[in-house]
Amino acid sequence: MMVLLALIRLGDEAYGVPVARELRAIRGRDVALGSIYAALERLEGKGLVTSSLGEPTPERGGRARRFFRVTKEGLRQVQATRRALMALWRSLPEHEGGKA
Amino acid sequence: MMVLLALIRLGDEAYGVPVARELRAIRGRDVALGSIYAALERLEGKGLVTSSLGEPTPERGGRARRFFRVTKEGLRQVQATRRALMALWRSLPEHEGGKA
DNA sequence: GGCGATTTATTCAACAATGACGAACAAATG
DNA sequence: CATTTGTTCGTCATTGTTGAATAAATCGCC
Repeated sequence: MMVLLALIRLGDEAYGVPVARELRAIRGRDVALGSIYAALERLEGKGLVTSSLGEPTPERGGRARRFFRVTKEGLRQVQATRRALMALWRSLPEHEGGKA
Repeated sequence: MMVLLALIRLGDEAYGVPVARELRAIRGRDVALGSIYAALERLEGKGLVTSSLGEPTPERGGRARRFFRVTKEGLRQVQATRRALMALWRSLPEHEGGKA
């Protein structure tokens, strides 16, 4: 779920490394790159994302990147899950911010 | 995640069967009771929920129920995940006809 | 200008955790 | 003792997670 959302956010800069960075930032804890690629692999297998190899960039270590894009079906499923979660946490005693 | 949210929603009527019903309703597909109990078991192992055995009810087949309650830590984690997801799908190209 | 060190990026192999199910078991009432 | 409500068990598939291996590019430098 979060990987799919990260891909959407990243748009056409969506490849392994930035996805990891994105998740690390938002979840506040580290995530190995291997995890990301494994997830992407499986998502592609299910047809929720597609991938295409880009061209190398003229930077030190700038080898070719594999870009990912969420498919129509992928977006559909993200939205379905989003709706389900929304419905469930409507009654959540949220905004715990200052108190506990 | 969804099991935790269902427990919160159900309040003091939170035991296996209603949780399954809740999820079935919101996700639109069936879920085996065994799955629910397995999840509850694991959540309790992690200290995210506690359980207590209730008294039998005077109905046909009204055997004792095992009630579950989300712990402080459980609530904390639910909210953390909620925040992370919220942050991620801020840029989601949704809102296209809320007709579902 | 060639060659190894360095950097960015992806792939691989393995294992732990979670999701899911059907069947077995338990305890109540009729 | 048949039926009903509820929980537990055994098992397998899927997903999460990691560390190490591999790949492909540039840089320094002689």
